[in-house]
Amino acid sequence: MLTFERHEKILNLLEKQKVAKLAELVEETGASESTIRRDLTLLENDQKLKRIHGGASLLKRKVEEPSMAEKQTQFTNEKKQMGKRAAGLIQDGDCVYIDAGTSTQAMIPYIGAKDVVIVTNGLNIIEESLKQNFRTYVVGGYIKSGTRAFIGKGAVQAISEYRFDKAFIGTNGIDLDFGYSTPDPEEAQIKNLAIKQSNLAYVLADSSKFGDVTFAKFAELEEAGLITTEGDDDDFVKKLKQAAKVEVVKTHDLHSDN
Amino acid sequence: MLTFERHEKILNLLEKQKVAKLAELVEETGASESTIRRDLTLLENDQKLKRIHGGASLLKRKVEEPSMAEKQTQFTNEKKQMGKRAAGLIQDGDCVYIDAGTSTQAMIPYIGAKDVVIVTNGLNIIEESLKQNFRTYVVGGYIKSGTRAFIGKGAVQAISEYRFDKAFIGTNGIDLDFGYSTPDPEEAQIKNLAIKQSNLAYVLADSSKFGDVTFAKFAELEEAGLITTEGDDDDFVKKLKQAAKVEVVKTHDLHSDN
DNA sequence: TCAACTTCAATCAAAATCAATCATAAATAA
DNA sequence: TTATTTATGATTGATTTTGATTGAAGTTGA
Repeated sequence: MLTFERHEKILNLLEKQKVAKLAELVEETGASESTIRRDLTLLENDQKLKRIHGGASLLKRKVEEPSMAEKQTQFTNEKKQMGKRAAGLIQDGDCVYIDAGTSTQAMIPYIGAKDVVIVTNGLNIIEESLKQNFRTYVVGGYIKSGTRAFIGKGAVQAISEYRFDKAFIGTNGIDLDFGYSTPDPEEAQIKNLAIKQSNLAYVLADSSKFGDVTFAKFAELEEAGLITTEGDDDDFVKKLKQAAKVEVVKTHDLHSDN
Repeated sequence: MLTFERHEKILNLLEKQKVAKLAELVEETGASESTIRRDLTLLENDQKLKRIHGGASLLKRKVEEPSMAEKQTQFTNEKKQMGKRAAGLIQDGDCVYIDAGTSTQAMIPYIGAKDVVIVTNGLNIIEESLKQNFRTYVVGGYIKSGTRAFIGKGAVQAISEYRFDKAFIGTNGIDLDFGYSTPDPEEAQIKNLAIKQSNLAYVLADSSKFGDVTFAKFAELEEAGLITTEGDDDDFVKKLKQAAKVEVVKTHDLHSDN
């Protein structure tokens, strides 16, 4: 059997039953234990599965990343509220990093501070920032077509040469145990680095992200302040505040007009 | 059996079963192993399939009509002609640098080569390149609000770490003595560096730039090929060709329909 | 903790597959 | 016709994949 076919088979089996023991895979494919082990190592490197002692497990890949076009529609009220709150944290002369994404994009029109320098890895952020005539720096790198974010070596290197007063980061998942996570490991690397390079860091997460775990963790809960809305899941927010040293910045005091 | 027939047969089999072992193909076609190997190499070069150890596999085809992007551009006829001519110089697998600007933007819809990697410092180029699903890298840096080009230290550093097969550069002035020039010294620096880092370099200049001298020179005439139109200033083009070792790529042989 | 057991990574030799070469046969040109 | 190019199949040695073996590392249960 061809290597390629065997890999397909392994992934299919995992698709069905979430975890598979090594013996099962040997049985299923007819290949030897050594071969399966090698396959698992390869597939793990390709982010196709996760190895566990005794076999392999499916990556908890949060379905598909919603495409930019879908997200772009228009900002929800929640996003606008978060945006206002986040923008209010920026002071005159601040140098801020703004992560790619719609949540972070929503904050830009509300930035009132003067002489703000904006650094970003998001194509959408650039547009918005230029509209507002901010001094705008962009990290380089490879453009991911889905989220239109700059990722890769170029981006990493660029960010590592900056220091920010504040960083505003988007997220796909926020979980009491697993912290902040996003589906793409390369994006996670960028987010993580931006937080490290920043004096203060804030994650913007609307209530739909509560309790979600996606593939790649980029920060522990206590590494960044959380800007969110109370929403229906106020209970989760309470737990968050108990569980960690998270500074939860709520938006209940803001009006939803704009 | 004819070579062509054999190739058809191979592709048909792959169409049906996604992967095929070498032995299967030998069986199916009656040709020798060597011949099939050669076929596979050829077909892979033609992007018709993907070779894998032990045989070949289908590659998922992504055919998108470039005509759409073509239609809704509002470029002048001259720019379109130059764009076609420039795009035709790009070959499969090339890594090309495309300068910020509308002249260079106009060439992107006409790029027909496969597996092209595009590196750019232009916001407008990014958009166009993503539409065409090219692998797109962007140099970082400060965004100049006027031309929407990335300039400054970040951009310089990023470019200096790349090597290009071909570079396509826009210009504001082209003069027999002063060479190619542009008003912004920082943009000039970028253009100059991109040319130096590239195996082949082409400047795109429509006839309105003939004889113009602007503030910052970025290259001598002979440092890059010139892609232009004959236009009204054909006389100038003749002088250009006499005066320097400029390779003038004209577009008079192209039709202006599309 | 210990010992019994399982799973693991590293290594090696055999098998399969590969690219490169060469000589022959067919097709094409002179 | 003869020369030249092209396609083919066989052969060779190199590379890749594979399965067995080994000792190390991890797991379990008392």
